[in-house]
Amino acid sequence: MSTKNFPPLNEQMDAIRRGTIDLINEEELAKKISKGRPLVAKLGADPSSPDLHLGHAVVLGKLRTFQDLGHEAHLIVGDFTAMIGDPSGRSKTRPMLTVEETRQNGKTYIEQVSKVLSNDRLVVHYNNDWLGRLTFPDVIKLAGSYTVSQMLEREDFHKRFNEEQPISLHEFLYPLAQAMDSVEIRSDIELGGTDQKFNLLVGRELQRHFDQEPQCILTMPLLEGTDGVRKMSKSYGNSINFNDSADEMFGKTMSIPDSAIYKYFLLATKVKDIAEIKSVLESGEENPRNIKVRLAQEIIRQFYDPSAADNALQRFEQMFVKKETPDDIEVLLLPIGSECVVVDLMVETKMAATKSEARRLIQGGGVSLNGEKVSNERATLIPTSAGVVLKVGKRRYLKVKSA
RNA sequence: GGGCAGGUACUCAAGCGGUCAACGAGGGCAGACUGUAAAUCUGCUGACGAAGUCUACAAAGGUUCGAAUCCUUUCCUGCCCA
Repeated sequence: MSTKNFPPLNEQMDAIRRGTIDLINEEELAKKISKGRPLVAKLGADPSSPDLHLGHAVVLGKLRTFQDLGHEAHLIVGDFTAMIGDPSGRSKTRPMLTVEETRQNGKTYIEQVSKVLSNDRLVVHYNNDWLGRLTFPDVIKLAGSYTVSQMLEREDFHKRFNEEQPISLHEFLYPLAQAMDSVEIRSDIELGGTDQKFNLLVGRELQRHFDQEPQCILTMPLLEGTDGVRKMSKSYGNSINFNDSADEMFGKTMSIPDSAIYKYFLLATKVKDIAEIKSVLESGEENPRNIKVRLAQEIIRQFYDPSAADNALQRFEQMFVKKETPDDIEVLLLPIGSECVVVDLMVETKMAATKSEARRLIQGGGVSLNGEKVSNERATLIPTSAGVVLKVGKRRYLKVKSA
């Protein structure tokens, strides 16, 4: 077992180092690798938001690298810690979840993770298994291993403290709980986003505290969301999700600002010629749109088969460049001779949340019937056998046919 | 336990007795433009309606012709003192 063949040390180090922000520290890691046994590479999964997105793919991809090098990927589903809610980078206390909710989320999490990780050398843990067993005296002892000012070293806590924002006591426990995970699985290296640096370092401390060899830590840059500014997050509504359709992935990728293109290539794809892409972008000799098209396709290829990427491009061209009506619109059948008010129809079919919103859309010129702008809020629609195409905004279509 | 400062729409943040469905910014949506669902510019952003009406400014009461604005109590947050 331990005689397993690993790639040469420097090759491993290069692969591990690529794209990282912090790697603490390299000598320690080299030493661990040199022992010739598979490393325990740890990644914590936060099941409080069950939908994975491209931001997660950055660090998951790195974990995959460890698998490919012959090491073990240990995924810790934080079903216990999700009850606390990681305060990292937050300016507010997060809502706490119940165990049931987090278990459920954990399941869907694993399904999605398998799109990036290999099933070989993958170990999945649920940290409620050990953290849930701690007694109150255990917790007090644990809390005693760290001080308030150590906690306040962390930037986000520090900031909230200075800005007189609330910090709940349990939030201090989060880094310690995560650190306990490292102790429990005897982690050799823990991966995370840069926002996790503090938590990862606490793991190191705590392992020392328990007389274990401290883990190395590796952080990856955070990927900005499609707005190009805030970090990608479901709750900001700027994420490209694992479960998005190829078309959605395409469209969302096209909506990132041009300035974010390079970073997306670097972190969200595995393309080799990133240096070239960078120089092309900087020279401005190519319309950024075209580079973005390639990016979108590269991203889609990681989740769907290659033809999906081409199809998505085609549909995008049709819909937005040529402004044609797509051919596969949802059809709504209504009885012959029925006449319905457009505003009501929009609400019923969820094309608008409320009647007021529907009216606003009409006033703003965002609604059309068979290509003709609707100008009257009280416009009605009579379904025909050929179908009337109702368009709301740029990409919401509905065909209304008489039954 | 005492003192002080706060709680306003998705977020931040004005308003401090009528002209407030509530300035401004961000976000979101839409329109124009464009070889981009980039950038830029413009409009909209409580609900229902024809005008207009109703529900909203932590919660509950109260003062007033009239309250987000004043008073009382309650809940929540921060700071200082103990």
